[in-house]
Amino acid sequence: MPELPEVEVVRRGLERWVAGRTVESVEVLHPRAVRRHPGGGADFAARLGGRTLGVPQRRGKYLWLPLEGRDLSVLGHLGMSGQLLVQPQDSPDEKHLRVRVRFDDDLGTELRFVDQRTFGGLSLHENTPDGLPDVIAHIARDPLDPLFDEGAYHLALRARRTTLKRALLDQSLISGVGNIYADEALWRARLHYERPTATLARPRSAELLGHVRDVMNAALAVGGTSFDSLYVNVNGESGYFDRSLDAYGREDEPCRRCGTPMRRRPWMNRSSYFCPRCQRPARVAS
DNA sequence: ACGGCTACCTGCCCGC
DNA sequence: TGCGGGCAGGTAGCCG
Repeated sequence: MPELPEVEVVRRGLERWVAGRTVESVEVLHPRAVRRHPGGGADFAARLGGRTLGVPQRRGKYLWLPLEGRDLSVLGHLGMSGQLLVQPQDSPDEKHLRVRVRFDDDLGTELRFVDQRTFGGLSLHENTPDGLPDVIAHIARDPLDPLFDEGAYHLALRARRTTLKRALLDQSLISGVGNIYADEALWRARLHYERPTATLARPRSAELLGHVRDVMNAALAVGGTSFDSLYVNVNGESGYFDRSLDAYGREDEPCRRCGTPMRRRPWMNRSSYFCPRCQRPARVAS
């Protein structure tokens, strides 16, 4: 399940292996993979052919490759199961190969978008004046972005009439946080997922944000070590998931702080994992 | 306007 | 063994 750290690992891999290369041809093998492209698969392939890819960018869980010399980008989202792979041209097609990009050079590799559940996809979009694909203008800066505005984030939390985890998953407030890192950051901050955002004083929101950054940087440190090979990793199985999670997936296992069995609660068609002792609901305001 | 809910999709895993 | 159902969940879009 790729969240920000996994997407950043992919971005680095793309920078290493495809930036600067010119597209020869594009093959769309599944229409759903380009459903966000306004013109459909044939148009996507036609417009990308012959273009040279610039340095890949990322905001939250979105990444995009600007096309050199034009205000146009290839936008990608991995969804739940998407992978961007740089593979030898002669290696067998993956079972869920959705898009293939061939290059006009003799490096012998091609870019492949592979996606089992087809929640992800690729598309072409005009850039806004600040170089962002127009369709993601509503996505907030992510917590690893140097220009992330912490003061504005705190004020937005105070203004919202919602709960903490919803706010963490709201990509228009802060981007890049998914279910896993939301639970991890809340556990680290000892905050209940249903605590009203408006009750959070500035030091507590700053602390929560610090934990979000810490858990993402820890995952990045682990996942970021494997991209320096031909295989542009990318399915999010960085290894971090198995070893370093304190909350996510740990139902009935002892809390690593206090030993109390962790709980799982159905929440918004998914699950929230938390320690019932460390992460108590806030006292009800009178 | 805004919060909140659900459809979209496939494979795995469990229970019967 | 096979099948059905639950579960995984990011995002857009819709509903109230």
